[in-house]
Amino acid sequence: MDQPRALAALSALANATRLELVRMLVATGPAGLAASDIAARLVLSPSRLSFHLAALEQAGLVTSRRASRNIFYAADTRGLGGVIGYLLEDCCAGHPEVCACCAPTARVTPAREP
Amino acid sequence: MDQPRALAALSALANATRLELVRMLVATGPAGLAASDIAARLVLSPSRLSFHLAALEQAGLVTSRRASRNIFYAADTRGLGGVIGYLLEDCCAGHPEVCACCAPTARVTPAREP
DNA sequence: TCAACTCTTCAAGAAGGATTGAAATATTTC
DNA sequence: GAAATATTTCAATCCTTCTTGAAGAGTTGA
Repeated sequence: MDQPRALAALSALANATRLELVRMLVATGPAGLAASDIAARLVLSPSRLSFHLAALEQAGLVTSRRASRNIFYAADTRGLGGVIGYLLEDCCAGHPEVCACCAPTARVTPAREP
Repeated sequence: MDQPRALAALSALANATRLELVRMLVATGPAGLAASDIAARLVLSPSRLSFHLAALEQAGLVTSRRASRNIFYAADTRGLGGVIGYLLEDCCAGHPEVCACCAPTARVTPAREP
């Protein structure tokens, strides 16, 4: 996770609709949800939902797959873990007490992608 | 950490200048840096630096204290830990593998403020 | 193939954030 | 008190993002 990607992910998360989308998809798990189900739950117009899902997918935070008529969206655990790792990497650099609240025994330098 | 605060923190972090500011201040530690030193290091105009530091302080990510003529800024470890905890809370809800990359042995539900 | 369903794309307008330079405020030193 | 230093505030401009509604494209079943 480099700075441009972290910035893209943070920008995508810095929106109430998309933050709710990510939370819903993470809670749902790898199976994901059909766009129509998401639209019904969050009361979003199709175009608005598509716009925000595309932003999240572009940022590497969700993945999509078509199944028949429906397109299912799921949280991208690699992207989510990456941006969290980038934040923890910054936070813990020389000052592990910063992130002690949420990761008391985490290693200081998080894993990087290959 | 509630949703509006997390959103404010993520919005503040979703900017290249502010992300660099936070990284610099976290690496510097509790002593912080004078605004003039930060401006010199990142080559920022005084008004631009002040604008971004105010945004970070408003979002609860940095703190400031005056010392003589200088105003020193330091990373707010509570705010940083809070937003990371909010992200991990969402990420780990029922799916601890999501944040395993950065906090392999962290507890699933992070601490909340009193 | 036609019709229904599902989702995306497009264009236009509205709203919020970033940068710049000048002016104002606060603090210390002479 | 006056000058110098350090930082903030303000207004104007530009740029990006968000929302909305209509139109387009892919998929399935009759």
